[in-house]
Amino acid sequence: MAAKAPRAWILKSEPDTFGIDHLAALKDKTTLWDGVRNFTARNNLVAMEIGDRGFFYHSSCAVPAIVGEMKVVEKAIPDESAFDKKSPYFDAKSKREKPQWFSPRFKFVKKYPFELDRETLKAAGLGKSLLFTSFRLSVIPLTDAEVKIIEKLIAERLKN
DNA sequence: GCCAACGTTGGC
DNA sequence: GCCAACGTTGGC
Repeated sequence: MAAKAPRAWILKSEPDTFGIDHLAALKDKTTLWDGVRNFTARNNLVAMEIGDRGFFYHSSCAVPAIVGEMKVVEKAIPDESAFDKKSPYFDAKSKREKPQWFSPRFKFVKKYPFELDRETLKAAGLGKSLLFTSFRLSVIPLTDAEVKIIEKLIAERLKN
């Protein structure tokens, strides 16, 4: 059997706080995905492997949409912000000896010259995706079929 | 800004 | 270990 292909995820972030432009503007264009405080999302972050694709999704904004792509460049390490009393993400229950929260590192790949909004994603067949059925989940695994749908949308948009 | 959905906490 | 209360997310 061939090596397992990298998998793909959708990662939500608020563009006002940390959007894809923030990531692209960083010198090394990489970031630790920290501050996630939800167990399901955490488990997904921990499951990520180097090379996995991350679709960058802008949430809580005028047009929630997939706006670009990242890739995992480092597996999850303990989330330092949970140890920092001054951080809004501080969590007294996460100890250095026994961390609760983890962050993989992502690198910017590209920003699309278009946005794939919810209406577009749903119309293309992603209505059954966790993006819609578990709408509060901020780190969402994608099936191969779902990735194909997104890739097709991207190819179509690039042609026009 | 509203509020539904739903994950998490805490009392029992 | 149940479940009500609470807090947060995130679309609209």
